[in-house]
Amino acid sequence: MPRSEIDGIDRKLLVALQQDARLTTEQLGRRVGLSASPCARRVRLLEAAGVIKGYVAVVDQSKAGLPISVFVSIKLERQREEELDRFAEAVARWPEIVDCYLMTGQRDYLLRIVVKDLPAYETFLKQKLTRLEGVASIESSFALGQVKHSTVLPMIET
Amino acid sequence: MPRSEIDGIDRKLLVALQQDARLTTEQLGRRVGLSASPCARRVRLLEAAGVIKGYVAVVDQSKAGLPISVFVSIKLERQREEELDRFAEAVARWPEIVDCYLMTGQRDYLLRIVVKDLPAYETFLKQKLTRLEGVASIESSFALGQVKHSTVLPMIET
DNA sequence: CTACAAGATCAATATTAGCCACATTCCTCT
DNA sequence: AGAGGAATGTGGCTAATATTGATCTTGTAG
Repeated sequence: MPRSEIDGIDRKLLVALQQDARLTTEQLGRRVGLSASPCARRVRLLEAAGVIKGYVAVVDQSKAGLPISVFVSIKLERQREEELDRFAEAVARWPEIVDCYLMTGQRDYLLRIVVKDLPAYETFLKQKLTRLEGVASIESSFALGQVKHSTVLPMIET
Repeated sequence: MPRSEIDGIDRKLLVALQQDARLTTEQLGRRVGLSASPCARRVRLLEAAGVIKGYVAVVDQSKAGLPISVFVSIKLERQREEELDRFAEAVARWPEIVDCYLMTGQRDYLLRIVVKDLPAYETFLKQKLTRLEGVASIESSFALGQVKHSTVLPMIET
């Protein structure tokens, strides 16, 4: 039967491509111990299966003039369907919100906001976040620096 | 003199490449209103300046078998040089730590850990994090789901 | 032993990047 | 207004690479 789960070679492929998506199929093959053509086939299968969602450029936050990351945890007044949907819609719409997680515990959401400076954050807060209905509380924590920002998921072999 | 700062076209380029790095220079040019050759030149300049740090594949966390994100905030006993260095070294070494920020406020670091399930997180905690010297306290918050995970920085035109 | 899945190898084709040269446009400074 | 410089537009050429398809080999499970 045709293989369908992710094996060790696939994991190596994913690690390599998460580090550098510009490798040629030949270089890729060498890294994972395959020749170019089966290697290309596996990559295409991973793309088709949606394991690889796409290929993107990684931009330096500071050099792009956006050095500030702010973490914001948010509590909603109610967790009704309508509330959650409206919140999710706003999150998707606002580009300053780079990451958003639904959390366990006292706080409902954890966001990471990227801005060029603190005044920009203040504007974002005042004009967008605080105007959202259904938000009970907002708590901001500022990042002084990025110690690590990995593009590679921990694909441990088992 | 040769241009050196990022202008509106560069911003458009960066946005496009952060969405899809596989666009040909021609398609890219069409998006930003340039023909292929100056477009390619600008991209090369952005790469050389380090604004574009690289190109990577984006992998679906769940489909790759790593559905769990845990946020961990950490407080060190002291913030001496030596302590910070050791911590940074460990963070860089452990692939489960995907993101790490140095924070203001009561907590020193905020980490995002990616694992395949809760037992794996427990193992990570017991065998790695809690064994690090100089760590005063660890506080874990679990993510129930990813609402947004953007690869595009908010390049607002000004 | 057979069947099948996956890999290796090879060939043919087409797309694309990377260069380079040259003309043109746009902007700024004097 | 005029000069100079920076950046773009166009075209042409070459080399690298992806893509596809065919054929053969290998390892393995039934």
